[in-house]
Amino acid sequence: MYPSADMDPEPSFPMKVVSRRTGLTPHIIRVWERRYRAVTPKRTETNRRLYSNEDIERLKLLRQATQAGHSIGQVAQLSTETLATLVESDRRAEAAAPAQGIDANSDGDVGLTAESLLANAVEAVKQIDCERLEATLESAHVALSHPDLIDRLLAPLLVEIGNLWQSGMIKVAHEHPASAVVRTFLGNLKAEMRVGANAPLLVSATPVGQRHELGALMASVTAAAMGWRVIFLGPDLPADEIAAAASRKGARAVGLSFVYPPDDPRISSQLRKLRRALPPDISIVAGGKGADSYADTLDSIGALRLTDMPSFRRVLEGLRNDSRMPS
Amino acid sequence: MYPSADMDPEPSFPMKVVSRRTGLTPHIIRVWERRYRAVTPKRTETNRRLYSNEDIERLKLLRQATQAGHSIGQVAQLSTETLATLVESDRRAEAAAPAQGIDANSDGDVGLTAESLLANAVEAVKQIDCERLEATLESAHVALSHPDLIDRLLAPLLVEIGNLWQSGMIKVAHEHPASAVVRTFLGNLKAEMRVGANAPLLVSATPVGQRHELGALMASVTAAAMGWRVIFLGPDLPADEIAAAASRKGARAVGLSFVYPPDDPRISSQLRKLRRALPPDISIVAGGKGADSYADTLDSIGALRLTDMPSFRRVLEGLRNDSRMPS
DNA sequence: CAGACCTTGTCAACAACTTGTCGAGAAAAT
DNA sequence: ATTTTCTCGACAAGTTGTTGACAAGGTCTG
Repeated sequence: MYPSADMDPEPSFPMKVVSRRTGLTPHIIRVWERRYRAVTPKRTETNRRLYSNEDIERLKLLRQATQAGHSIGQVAQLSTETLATLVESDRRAEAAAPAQGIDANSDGDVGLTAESLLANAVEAVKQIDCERLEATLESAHVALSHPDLIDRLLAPLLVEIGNLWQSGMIKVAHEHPASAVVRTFLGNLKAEMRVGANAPLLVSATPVGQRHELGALMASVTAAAMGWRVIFLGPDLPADEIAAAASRKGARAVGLSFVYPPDDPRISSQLRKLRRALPPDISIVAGGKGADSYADTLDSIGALRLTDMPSFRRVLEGLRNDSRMPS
Repeated sequence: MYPSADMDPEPSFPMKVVSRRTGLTPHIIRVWERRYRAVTPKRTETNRRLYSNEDIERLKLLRQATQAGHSIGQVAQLSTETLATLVESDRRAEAAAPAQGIDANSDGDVGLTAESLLANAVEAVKQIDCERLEATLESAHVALSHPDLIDRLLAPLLVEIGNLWQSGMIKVAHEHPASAVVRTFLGNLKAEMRVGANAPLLVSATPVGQRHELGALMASVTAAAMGWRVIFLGPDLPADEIAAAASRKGARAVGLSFVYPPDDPRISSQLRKLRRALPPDISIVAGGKGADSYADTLDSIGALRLTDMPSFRRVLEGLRNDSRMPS
């Protein structure tokens, strides 16, 4: 679907960016190229490597495949498409033992836009039809790219559920099972990408009073997809515990999600306490629909405040190499 | 583009992965191959074994068969289909004759008894080591039978976490991520078993104030394993919503889980309201550590009160066929 | 019943292969 | 001037393979 070679100069990236985006060290990337021809990037006139988006995607897949236990030598030569299905089927096999061979749709992007999937999911929520919701998410998982899955299906779905609930269209009995399904789905998504022990660590949680955990979980998944190690502490956590976990585990950043309520008086002091208790080289990142309500305090403690997932991704990229410990 | 040797994404796995997925040591796997040709994996040019998904499935079956008491020499040569039916019938026989002299905890698997797995899991919780906890649960999933997995690992684990928390040995920052992992794991377990649309339906939830959902989820999984359809409504739900969901969906029973707090004054009226709002042919089943505290009310509304998982299974068995309340 | 088999899981030893990591020196970029 | 990137070579740790042996338990035979 690309307007091949028109005004669009196929973007290409230098090693540093590729390393960040894939979560692989430059060394690994070169070695994989040298030994297995995992990718064959273009070069500048001066012999620098220039990677395309496809190369990066491929490297990400290779990373996931190796994390899943395949030896790099075995998978390095597979086509990108094959790799994708391999990683996908791995995930399935890992999560649940049986149910193989079906696979079914090898194509059929038709009717599987983010919008239609979203509509379908919302309908399933209204019906309390968990299986349908599961099935919808599952097909979305294969049909949509990872960022799209988060940004254009899951996040809007949760927002929509919130709206429906506030307007009284659905009750808690609709919302809870839906959350349960989304919860499991996100948990799998997160487990799907294992990363090396040397990756930077994000500790993700929700402050006291904030009982909606799904936003923080989505952030966790996003970070994991970008090659971060993530510890998801869960919802409704006091500042000192977040701080303790983060420093003990050597986190590079703490992620906080705010949804509801937007006016909890405890948050302000909690945030200040968190900043005090945390080593200064650990950044605090805040997001979620309710984050704006606490903007003043967040700014005053120097937290990074984000309004959408793309900017969250950018921030993660930036944080990745900052404050690297000289080991 | 890339040398896609095969359009067929037939995945193949090295020894390490096979060992992890089957729960067998590499030694065993090789010996079974050498002595009985249990499987004949492909090889790389350098003579490494490469196992297909079918091989892995077969090895799993072999392991289950040997654990059920068959000698490996007897079953190693059977076709995979035969093996599957064999294992299946074994399982059925075992389920029909529960708690017999077999006992002596299913031996085998050094280091993979329910006890050692439990210890391992508890340690992982203390360390906030989510990946270790995941790995432990995963190996438990292959090593333990389904009831054992629930009754002897997950349930004790949650109880133990509760105890540790009450005694101050661990904080919420330990407990929450652990719950998240268990939560995802249970969600998968539940999704693993789909049953026909004609199966009896259990609506499972937690009453107002009861925010621990994991007990209810375990019950859901157990019911699903016994062939029930299950709608897991989630925690902290008002009676009228539970009733609405249950009657609308045509449930045969409503499952309630009580953990904490044990003295919520709202529960009593909630329960009575639930019983009133529910058609009389829908049974109410209550369980969990905190259920005893509400014994009076529960008994007064004719709810079945359970203290352990085995009796829950028996009750489910009884409810499956007759929807009439005997009491 | 004892002793001679099987059966089966486990180990050790050693070689070969795989794979991540490092460093040195040079060229290019900032 | 400093940082980034490149190539090439080398190393170490971990995995896997084969062979052969051994112990514990069950089975068969005299």
